[in-house]
Amino acid sequence: MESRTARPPSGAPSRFRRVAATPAYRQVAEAIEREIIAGRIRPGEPIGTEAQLVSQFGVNRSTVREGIRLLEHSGLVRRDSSRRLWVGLPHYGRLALRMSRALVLHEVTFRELYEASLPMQLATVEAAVERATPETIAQLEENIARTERALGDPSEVAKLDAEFHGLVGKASRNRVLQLAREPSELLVMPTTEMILKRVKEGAPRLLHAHRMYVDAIRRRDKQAGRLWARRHLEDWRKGFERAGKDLDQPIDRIYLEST
Amino acid sequence: MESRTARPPSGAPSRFRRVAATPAYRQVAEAIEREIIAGRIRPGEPIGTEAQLVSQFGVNRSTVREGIRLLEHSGLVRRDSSRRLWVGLPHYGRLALRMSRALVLHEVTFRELYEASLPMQLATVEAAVERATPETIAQLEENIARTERALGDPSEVAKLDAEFHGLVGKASRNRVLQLAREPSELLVMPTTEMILKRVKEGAPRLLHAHRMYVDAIRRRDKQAGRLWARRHLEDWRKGFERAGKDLDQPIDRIYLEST
DNA sequence: ACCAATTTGTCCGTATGTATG
DNA sequence: TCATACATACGGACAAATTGG
Repeated sequence: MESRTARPPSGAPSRFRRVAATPAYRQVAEAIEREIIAGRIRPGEPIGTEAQLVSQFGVNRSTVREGIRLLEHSGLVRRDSSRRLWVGLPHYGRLALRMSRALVLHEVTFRELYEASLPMQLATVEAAVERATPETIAQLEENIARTERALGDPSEVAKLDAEFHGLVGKASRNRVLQLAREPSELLVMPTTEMILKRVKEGAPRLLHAHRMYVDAIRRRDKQAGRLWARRHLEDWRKGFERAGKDLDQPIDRIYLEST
Repeated sequence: MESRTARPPSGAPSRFRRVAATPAYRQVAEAIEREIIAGRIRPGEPIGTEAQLVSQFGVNRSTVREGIRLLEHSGLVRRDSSRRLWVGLPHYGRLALRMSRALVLHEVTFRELYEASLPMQLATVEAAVERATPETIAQLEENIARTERALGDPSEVAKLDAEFHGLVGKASRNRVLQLAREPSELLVMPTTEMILKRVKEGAPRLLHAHRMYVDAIRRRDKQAGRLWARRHLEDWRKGFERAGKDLDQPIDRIYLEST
């Protein structure tokens, strides 16, 4: 790589802005990224071995590796069992996790979380009512059955609640909506567990809301779907306040340590 | 780092599940990440030099560097002008860009984009109506003034449109909502430019909608805000179809090459 | 404004374990 | 089974940039 910065002679007036020297490892990453984004290399195709990249870019192995790591981290490049390099499809889950972490670090409040979740849940359930297939409805019912059996176990119910909303998201068949909703869901889930531990009637109410949810989806009743999505989330908020918490507090970062 | 995999002797019955060997560079990254997520190192604090990390983790410098790169990539660690390492706050913009790229690679359709954008726009404008300050209203008006002067220049109007919605997002004072909305916005923007180039009445209609938007915000009129947000986005959809495009097509990846 | 110490960016070479044919 | 290719990790090195006298 030819580019390094050149410092202007100390005495001379600074006539030029300093050249933005992109480090070699970043040039490597960006070059490969461009090929993928532009679609010239497609997901599932091989990138080549490290040695090949070394000779193509004319840099050292260490430099190539630093660049590759960036792409692996964002999911654009994957390694299979043999550690060979392939173009990958970044998976939502990882991105959503990172977003939720960013939200926690920025100390967003539970009120922001609640306010943003409501419209996204409503939109999701509407789409799910429109497009749910028998298979996903069956999965939802199976989730409800498991929730019934787990009613006494708050953390299990919270996990099943998250799974439930994931299934509704899948039923919505709208990936943009899913990706927008998922980070919030990741933050709501641990709070749900806390609420269920402190508010006894929480779990049965949650189960009932889920039942009505699925019923609305099965009957393709958008209004009922919206109604129960709203009630379900309102229950969450009420339970939150009943548990003695303040909506305007930042989300505790403790909730993310587990992941 | 002590952990490597150990292959069981070929003849022996496989009594144990294979150990998941986390590579050293990843262990380094995860260790530092945990400290930051848990809040034991706070944004703005120094991480230490590479040499220090080498001695603390007991690994080679190349290994440390590969690990650090991951954290730099996700924004958890920053380097200042002197390239020293600091804890950083991941900025939304980068995350949003990654998400929009992921959406394009997954070939989501314009219909998904439209359907997801609507409720988020509505929620955003509602919150903005509630909480906009005189300063952000002034910025919105200034944006409108610039849009008036740029009416003949589609790409400039599209840019100002994106800025406008960014300002509305800021006015909403809900960062969860903003982060959820931004990836979609990044995908809508280039499409807006395409539409404005092909549909002549697009720019004046856009400007008018913005005017009514701000008027609603100034009058704290939630209903009007929702109405014009809906019309504005519907204009986008109609313009899209008027331009001869199909809503059910995947988003062209061409739109992301520029970034 | 100069100098010395630190630190980063990059490179070279090597040893070892693993996967593939 | 064995040989080969390859990724992981290590140690050492040097030039350029930055820092702090």
